[in-house]
Amino acid sequence: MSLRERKKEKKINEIMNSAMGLISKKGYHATTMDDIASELLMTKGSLYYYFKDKEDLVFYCTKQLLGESIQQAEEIERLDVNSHEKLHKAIVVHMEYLLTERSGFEIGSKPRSFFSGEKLDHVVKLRHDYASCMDRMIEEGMASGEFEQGDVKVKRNLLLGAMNYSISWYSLSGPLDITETAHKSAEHLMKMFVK
Amino acid sequence: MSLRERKKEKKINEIMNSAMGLISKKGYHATTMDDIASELLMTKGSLYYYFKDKEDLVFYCTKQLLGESIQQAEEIERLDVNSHEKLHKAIVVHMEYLLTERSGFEIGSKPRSFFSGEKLDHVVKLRHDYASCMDRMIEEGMASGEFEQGDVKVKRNLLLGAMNYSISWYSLSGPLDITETAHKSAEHLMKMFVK
Amino acid sequence: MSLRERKKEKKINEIMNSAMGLISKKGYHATTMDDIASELLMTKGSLYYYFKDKEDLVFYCTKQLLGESIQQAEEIERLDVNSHEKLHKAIVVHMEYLLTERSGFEIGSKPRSFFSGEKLDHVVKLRHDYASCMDRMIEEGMASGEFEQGDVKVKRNLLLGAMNYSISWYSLSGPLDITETAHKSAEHLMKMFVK
Amino acid sequence: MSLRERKKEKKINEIMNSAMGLISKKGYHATTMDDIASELLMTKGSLYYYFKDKEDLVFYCTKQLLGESIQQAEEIERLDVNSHEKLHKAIVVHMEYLLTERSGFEIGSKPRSFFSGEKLDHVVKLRHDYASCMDRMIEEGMASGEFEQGDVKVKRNLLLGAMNYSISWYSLSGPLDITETAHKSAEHLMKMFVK
DNA sequence: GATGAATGAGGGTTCATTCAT
DNA sequence: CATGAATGAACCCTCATTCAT
Repeated sequence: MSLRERKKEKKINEIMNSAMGLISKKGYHATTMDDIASELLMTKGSLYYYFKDKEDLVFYCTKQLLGESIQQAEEIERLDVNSHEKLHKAIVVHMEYLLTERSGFEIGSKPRSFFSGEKLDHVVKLRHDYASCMDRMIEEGMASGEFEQGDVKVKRNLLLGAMNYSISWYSLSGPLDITETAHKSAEHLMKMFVK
Repeated sequence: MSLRERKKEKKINEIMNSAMGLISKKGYHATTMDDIASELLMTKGSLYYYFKDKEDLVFYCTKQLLGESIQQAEEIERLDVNSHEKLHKAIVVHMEYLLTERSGFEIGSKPRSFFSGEKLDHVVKLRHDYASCMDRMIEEGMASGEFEQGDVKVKRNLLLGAMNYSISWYSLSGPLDITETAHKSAEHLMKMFVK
Repeated sequence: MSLRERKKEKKINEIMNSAMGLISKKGYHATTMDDIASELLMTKGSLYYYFKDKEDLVFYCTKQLLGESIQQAEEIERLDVNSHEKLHKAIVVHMEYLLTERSGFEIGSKPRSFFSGEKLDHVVKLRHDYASCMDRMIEEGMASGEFEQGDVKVKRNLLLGAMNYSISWYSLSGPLDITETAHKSAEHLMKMFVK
Repeated sequence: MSLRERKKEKKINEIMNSAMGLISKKGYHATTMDDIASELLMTKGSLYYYFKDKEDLVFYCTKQLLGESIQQAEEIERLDVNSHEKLHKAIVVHMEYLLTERSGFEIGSKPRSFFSGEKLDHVVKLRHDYASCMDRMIEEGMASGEFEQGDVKVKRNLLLGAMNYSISWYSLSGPLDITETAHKSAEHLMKMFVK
């Protein structure tokens, strides 16, 4: 990759980080292209050199976010440990990622409000992939007898909800740091699964 | 109450229901006053006869939602049953209410983005009241030895997140009806608390 | 006139007074039909029983205001005193009327912004009548040798401007009452005319 | 200053001139942002690139208007001539400025209806500064014996009213041009002051 | 590549006006 | 007659988007 391309790539990442931060803090509609640009000392217009439009920018953010989450989850899935440890680790990693990046946003949970056409399909697929990976871990645990039987989808959704909401209540100024919060939460949540 | 007043009251409720439904589906900013009005075959302007502005309308929605939730929870708190049954019932009722009204929305969880001044204070207080009621039930269970010890706030927040997210994934066309979903979820979630 | 008609007449006058007071205080556009009505403990809708529309209401206010001013001025014109006394008295009466009723408003000076068609013609005519009466008093003084010669129209306009502006600066809480203000002003202004 | 900046400055001035012209003709509320923009063949939205909102635009208009008036008046105050000549010149300059710019408007006289907070304070201060300068000239004349004694504030207000009203009656198609009108008026008005 | 400037669609809000009851 | 309710046009303002320089 040429120097120029690397510079562009870097810029793109900066923009996406700015966007994700702002959107997760203020919400999609309350975040303007101006907000995103001025955080980077750019002008609104420049963003359009890197992204076709706002939907595009947000799509790539969502894609990256979900993509990394999936990758992390799948790596964990492949670990040679029991289901309990896998799911526990998946929860910890998910929450640490969420709280560190401060970037789990509404977009993921209501894709139909933000995307259409191919982009919507893509996001839906990624969400599905992530959910499937979670489901497989849960099913594995049930099959091996580690976890109690039960409706996998319901359990997985309760789990996702519990984890994702943390971005709304976790406070840097609170008594727990991110790692502690993630681990405490994981321990509590795992009790939903074990026998 | 006169006929006129009852009609007005009814209209107000219709507007609030329309608003809550749309906002919980599309989000606050994506829901326009036009959307809300046209769902009721009214014109935008008419809404302003009943509510001072959009913030006002949403405030009363939030207030009613949280108010009723608190009332339900406090009634449950006063029941003469053990902590397990109380919390279980609270979860079921919360989820049934949420899924029936289709009205648990972002507003409750990020009041600072939507309200200011007295309205903000009021909503924050209501949220606090609801959380406190939950906390008391959890603490009671811990004190009586029914529940495992643990960080009450973290547990309560995980619980709230898990419950509230249901509005995003529950589907009327799915295999479970609302009551079943609520009960299943309650059983799963209660495992976080019991020894 | 029947009782009913007298009642109606009275109501009409109340409405006009309310309208004039508010408009002179807040301006035409900033005064809403609601403002006018609620000052009289009526509802907006009722006003339309008495006046076709806002323009109509304001037209009758203007007409009455200018009509009374003209009548007063013409009575003074007919007095059997010298021109100095006449003009002096005209100024005093004009200002007292203005400051008492608090009702000299923008409408009079920019009729073209508020009226059209016959109403505009009528108001323009009334304004002209009032100006003419002033002009005649001034001309009479010039003819009799009491007043210095000079451009009558310019003098009359300066005079009107000076008088009408008083509504902006006169304060009930100031050191002078209305009568004193009117007399002081008249004395100062008369110096523009005398030799 | 770069070309860009000069162009922007120019545009800002064009907008302010358009605004002042329309507002002095039709009044603040009757002048829409659309009116102002379309006179300059721009779209409404563009105005907001230059001014935060309507209040802001009008504030800067008022500020410039009053600011220049004060500067002119203070320069005249510093001239080494007698009070009569000073006040006479001040009147001429004020009226010429007013009639040339077509921009003396209601705003100045009822700032409380249009501004709030710091903007209001600023406008009130400017009005006070201008009035004070006038007052000093009048007092100087009284002290030197050129002018008759009398209530300075009342005289100044009558003077301001007479001058400012000219924008309502002066007509380019009339027999007098602006300079003639200003001079004639000044001569008439000065008679209020001299012994 | 970046920026300043312009645009236009659309959202929230106000208000004169109408009308059934 | 009066009122509550509804309407719709018009206004202020925002913001994603475009484009010449």
